[in-house]
Formats: sequence, C-alpha cells, structure tokens
Amino acid sequence: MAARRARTTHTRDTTINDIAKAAGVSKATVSRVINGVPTVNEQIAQRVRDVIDELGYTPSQTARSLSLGVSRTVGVLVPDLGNPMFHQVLNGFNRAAARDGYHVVVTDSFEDADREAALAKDLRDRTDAVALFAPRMTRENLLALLPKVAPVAVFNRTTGKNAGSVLIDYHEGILLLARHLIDLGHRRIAFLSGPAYARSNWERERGLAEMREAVPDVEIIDVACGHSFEDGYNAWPAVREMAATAVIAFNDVVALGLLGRLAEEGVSAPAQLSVAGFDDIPFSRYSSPSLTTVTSRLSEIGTRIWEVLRAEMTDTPIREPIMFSPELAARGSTKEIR
Amino acid sequence: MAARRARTTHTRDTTINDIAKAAGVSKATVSRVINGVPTVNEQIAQRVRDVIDELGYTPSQTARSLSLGVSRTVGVLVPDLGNPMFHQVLNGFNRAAARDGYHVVVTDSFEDADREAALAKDLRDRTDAVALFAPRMTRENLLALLPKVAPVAVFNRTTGKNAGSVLIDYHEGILLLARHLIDLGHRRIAFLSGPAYARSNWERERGLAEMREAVPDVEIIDVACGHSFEDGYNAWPAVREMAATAVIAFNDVVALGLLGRLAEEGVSAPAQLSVAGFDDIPFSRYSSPSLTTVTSRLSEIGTRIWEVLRAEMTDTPIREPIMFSPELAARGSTKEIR
DNA sequence: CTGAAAGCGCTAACAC
DNA sequence: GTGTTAGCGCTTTCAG
Repeated sequence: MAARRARTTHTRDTTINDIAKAAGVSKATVSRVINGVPTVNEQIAQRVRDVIDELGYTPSQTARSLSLGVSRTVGVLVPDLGNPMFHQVLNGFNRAAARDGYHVVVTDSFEDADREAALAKDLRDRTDAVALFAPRMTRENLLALLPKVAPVAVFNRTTGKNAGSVLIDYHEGILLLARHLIDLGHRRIAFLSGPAYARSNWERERGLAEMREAVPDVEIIDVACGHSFEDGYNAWPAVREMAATAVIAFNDVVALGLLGRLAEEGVSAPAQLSVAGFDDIPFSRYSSPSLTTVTSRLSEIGTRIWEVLRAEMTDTPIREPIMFSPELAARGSTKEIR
Repeated sequence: MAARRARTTHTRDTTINDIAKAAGVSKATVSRVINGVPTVNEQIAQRVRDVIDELGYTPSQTARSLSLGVSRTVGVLVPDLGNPMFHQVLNGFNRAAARDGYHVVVTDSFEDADREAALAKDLRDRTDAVALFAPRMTRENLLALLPKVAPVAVFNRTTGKNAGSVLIDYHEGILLLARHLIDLGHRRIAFLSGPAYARSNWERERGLAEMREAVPDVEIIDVACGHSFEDGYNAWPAVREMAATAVIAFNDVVALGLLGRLAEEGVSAPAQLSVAGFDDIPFSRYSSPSLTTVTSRLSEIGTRIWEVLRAEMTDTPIREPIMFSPELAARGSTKEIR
C-alpha cells in the first residue's frame, strides 16, 4: 500500500488534476491546452478551456517554475524605494523586462547593508536572475555574493568583471558641478557628503579631491550629511557656520531638504547661497528655485541594466562596465557670486 | 529501465541531493539540518553544514514552496511606484511583514488598470497572499478578482466585505482642506481633479459637492488635471483663467508641480494664490513655500494593511473596513485672502 | 536518529 | 492526437 500523503493541508483549491478529471482528459492534455500546444483537438481544447473558466483555475506558478526550471521572473534589490532616483531606473528596467516577457519583483533592503546578501539570495532562489541596485555592502561581501546569485547584474557598483555592471560616472558628474560653481565665481564651497558606505559618495569625494589640487584657491569643505531630506534640512547650521557661498549636496533629495530649510530661515537661494544637487529627480525641475543638478538618462540606464542582466542569462555576458556620463543641468538654484 | 529525464537543462547547480551524497547521508537528513530539526546527531549535522558551506548551497525556494504549500512571501501590487505616498505605506507594510517573518515582493502596474488583474493573479500564484494598493480597475472587475486572489487585502478601495480593506477618508480630508480655505476667506477655489478612475478622486469630488451645497456663496470649480508633477505644472493656465484665489490639488505631487510653475511665472504663493495638496509626502514639508496638505499616518496604515492581510490568511478575517481620518497640516502655502 | 519513498502541481518525453 | 509516467527539488510520514 502506498504511503499516506506527506502533509495534511491542501494548498490549492483546484489543480490541473481537477481540470483533467472534470474535462475527462489527462493532465498532459490540460497542460497542452494551457500552453497553447497546437496539436490538440479543438473540440477537446474548448472543453478544457470551458472547465478552466468555470472552475476559475490558474496554474501554480511555483509548480510550473519548478518543472520548467525557470520562472521568467527576475528580482531587483533596491536600497531605498523611497528615493525617486531608483524609480526612474526601475521604470526603465521594468519596461524593458516586460517587453521580453519577464516579470519583475522588487524588494527593499532599507539601506541595511547587513541584510542585503540574505535578501538577494532569497530573491534569487525564487527568480531566474537578480539585479542589485547600488548595493551598500562592502566590496568584499559583494564579490563573495556575486557567484552565489548569478546570473546577476549590478547597478552603480564595480564588480571587477565578476558580473555585468552599469554605472553612473559620479566622478565626472561632481566635476561638472564643481566647475560650474567655480565658473560662477564661488571660492568657498560646501559639499554635503552622503553615506560613507556608498560608492556614489566615494566617487564624488575623489572628484572633489582632484579639484582641490587643480584649483588650490578654492576651498571645498566636506560636511558630513546623509542621503535624506532631513539630512539636508539639518545641514544648514553647519553650512552657515563655514560661510560657504555655494553648496553641492550629495543628491537632489538632500539639496531639496536644504532648500526647504533656507526658505524657512529667510535665506534666499541662489542670491545668498547657491545650491546644487545630483540625480535630477523629477521634483528638482519644479522646486523653487529650480534645482541645478546633474542629469543622467535614468530610464535608459534601467533599460541597459536589463540588457546586461539578459546577457548574463545567456552564455555571452557583457562584463565590460557600462558607464553613463551625466550632464550638467544648470537651473535656478545656482548663480554668479556678486 | 526508467524513462529518461524529462528535460535537458539542469536548473540548479547544487541540490539537496548533491549535499546528501557529499555528506554521505540521505536528503531527509539534509532537510532536517536545514530546517533545524533538533533530533539530528550533532556530528552528522555539523558535517552536513560543512558540506553546505563548502558547496555554497541554498535550497530552492520554489521547490520548498511547492512542497510546503506556502512561501511565506506576499505580493503587493502598486499602481505607481513613483508616488512617494505609496512608499510610506509600503514601508510600514514591509516592516510589519518582516516582523512576522514574511518577505514581500512588489510589482508596479504603471497605472494600467487593464493589466492589474493579470499582474495580481500572477503575483498571487507565486505568493501566499496579495495586497492591492489603490487598484485602478472598475469595481466590477475588482469584485470579480478578489475571490481569485484571496487571501487579499485592499488599500483605498472598498470591497463590500469581500476582502479586508483599509482606507483613507478622502471625503473627510477634502472637507478639512475646503473649510480651511473658506475660513481663510477664499470664495473662489479651484480643484485640480485627479484621474477619473480613482476612488481617491471620487471621494474628493463627493466632499466638494457637499461643500458647494452647504456654502452656496463659495465657488469650487473643477479643473481636470491628473496625478503627476507635469499635470500640476500644466494646470496653471486654466487656474489663472478662472481667477481662483486658492487651489486644492488632487495630491501633493500635483500641488508641487503647480508651485514650481508659479515660481517660474513669478506668481507668489501664497500671497497671490493659496495652494493646498493632499497626502503629506515628505517633500511637501520642505517645499518653498511649505505645502498645506492633509496628513495621514501612512506608515501606520501600512502596518494595518499587513494586519488585515495576515488576518485574511487565517480563518478570522477582518472584513470591517478600516478607515483612517486625515488631519489638516496647515503650512506656508495657504494664507488669508487680503 | 536515520533512510526510503510519496507527494506538492506541473511539463515533456515516449508510446500507442 | 492523447495518455502514461518520470522528474523538477524539496518536506514529511512511516518503518526500522
């Protein structure tokens, strides 16, 4: 006698077996109908479809994935779903993936570098591939993780060709901004730095360091800040204290936070203080004053990430890092020094 | 002789079988070790763990889910990941779910009402339950979908007790805003309406209609607008034309777009025009002027949605709609009429 | 305490 | 054209 069922609770209401039974065919036939295999008698196919409708059956994607070995789903791990910058990228990624018939599921790591590896693996264990957006973990951890979650593409971190990668050239971007401000006559510039663990911050710092060397008569002062509105808002006292005439914020979100504070304090921007951001999120175009920032084609970047990930899924990965150079978007928040 | 394998490509690199073989035990034992069943000889358990580490094995969540019948994962369908309002809610939801040991995957419907049902079903077919955030589909379609994706909880749409639901009281919120403006002396108010398919818009319209009856001497004029920055930005000509002294935007994003335009046009807010939003997204606190809006405890709402969904997964669902009343956040963008 | 084997729901040989 | 059956990778009963 066969052993009893291994579990007590049924998961699914109706399964392919129920359909088969109800339609008086085998489950192979039901499967064929579902998957549109053309060699099925139209009469029977119709009957099966009717039964499916009637019973409101949808195939278990889990079972399907297990059997097929693929799910046509990819995962994206994002450090902060609250940052509009990632949306733009995600949007491009999503659309490109959808065009290729893939679903995308995203999970937020809430900037918690320690949870990233586990989240990525879990994500990968239920999808065909993962894209890591701006992972916060150390390089060492990242390199260790990569092989475990392959196929994998990473955005905004270098991978030493252990995975496909697409990056924004932050180094170039910050230089654009610094030159812009210097050209406007500023000689004392504050940099509201971002999280120490972010590559996007290191690269900016590196650019600034070069600038200091190249133009010794301008002072570029680091102010530890962060990545959020609040961080920008709270940075004001430090900025005032150092009597800078211009500030480069870690990103637009921070810049907007500072701008809000300035308005409250009655400090007029850009008349009394020029402010620049980074990323060109949608809000910055419409802020008051509109925000000078550097802009990348975020949505296109998302598309490229998808392409890179897609390539990782084949046997011809694109391992050469793809670098996007930002452009200066000079707007109302920066101005010549009188 | 047994039939050949049904497929040609292997999916997984290492499976539980490989571990079992390498450790010289049965896969049942490996499974026990993985799941921390205490009745395993510590010696053996350790050996298995070593092998797992060495081979870098992680169990297939797909297979696990299929076997277990549950995945401890829930899906969230969001109409627009670009709207910061949803983030706040998502954030609360995520944290609450994580506390209960659940993963959450989110997918964006890009405001496409027609794709929602399919996306929701697909999501549901790979998770244990789904939360529908502000679905855009018709009520009829929603009611038809609900049973197909149960357990399900819905945010910001009524479900006629066919599913758990939590809602923001938009009707009350808009009244708060209208009264605020009327108290400030405004008698000609423009309402930048949102998408016709959104309940959040109907409810606002309903409140406004009541207001018109109650206070006949004030004019509240509808201006078809939308839900995005651009929509707000582009609404200016229409608003100017009707010579309103105050405007209530569909939401903060729209209000911020309008504010940006006003700055460009040299129209000072609130001196020449009072502007109010809805939702209290983080940006609105720091805009210039800071935005008058109505605020709900978005993150707490997320938590409640989780609780409702959790209850749906048990046999004691919470079908009574949970209504959150917003509060007025009067800030700089609205002002007494001179 | 451990192993053998059935079964989760589906797909795809293979045989008829 | 359709049914039978093995197998995807895991969990869990049941026997030993």
